[in-house]
Amino acid sequence: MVNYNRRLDATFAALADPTRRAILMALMRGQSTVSELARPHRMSLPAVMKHLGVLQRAGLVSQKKIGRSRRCRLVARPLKNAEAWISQYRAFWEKQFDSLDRYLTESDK
Amino acid sequence: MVNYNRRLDATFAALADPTRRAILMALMRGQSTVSELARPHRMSLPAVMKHLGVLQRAGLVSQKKIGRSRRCRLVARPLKNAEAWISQYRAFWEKQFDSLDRYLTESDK
DNA sequence: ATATTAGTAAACCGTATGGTTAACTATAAT
DNA sequence: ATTATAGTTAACCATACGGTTTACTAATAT
Repeated sequence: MVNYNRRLDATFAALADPTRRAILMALMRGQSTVSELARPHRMSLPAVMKHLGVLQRAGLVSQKKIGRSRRCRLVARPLKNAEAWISQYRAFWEKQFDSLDRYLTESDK
Repeated sequence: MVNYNRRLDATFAALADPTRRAILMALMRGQSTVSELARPHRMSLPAVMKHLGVLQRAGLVSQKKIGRSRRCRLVARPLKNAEAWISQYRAFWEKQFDSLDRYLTESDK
């Protein structure tokens, strides 16, 4: 019954952390190295590296070692898939924003 | 720097589990009770209840007790917010699907 | 009144998550 | 050759997650 989609699991799990979302935001403004990505965060470098590992395993970040530093870039494809999954519900949330349904929702309380 | 958004955390975390996504799918087809939702899943009722608790705390499901059973319904608003967050990257993934960028991505390997 | 059904609560378990510090490797700069 | 920089690895810790079983309450049906 459950339609296993590990990739979607990994994508949503990766997005569930504010540090990781901030890293993706930073990467949207261009490629970065690990320490550039770490700088704004009040946590150790290894902690940031773990977040990068999660993002990489989710396929949201690709890395290439260049000399002693490491260039990270955003890979947006999994985001497209996540958005496609959520969009299945668009008709639903649009419906739920009309006043009749707001009334029905209130009746839950 | 990190823009804390606990609601988004909770939404994405809730979506990161296949059982919970299946429950939302079931609820898209209409309201259900706890045991109706549990039936297709090969796990105990308390396990399903925990998933429902996660969905409820994320604001994705509302419940109303009716007699001895409990009616669950989908609340789509958090999905709209999640989709809005992801959509920030749409320009990015559309850009990344043209062939030049596919070439650049390959150069990561 | 009793038995069944629907749901809840509590205790427990193994594993994952999100962080730390300390020690290390590899490259670059002086 | 030495030092500094960029990143990595390992060990550890507390808490959360996803499941279990067992025992319970509350409502309904007979």
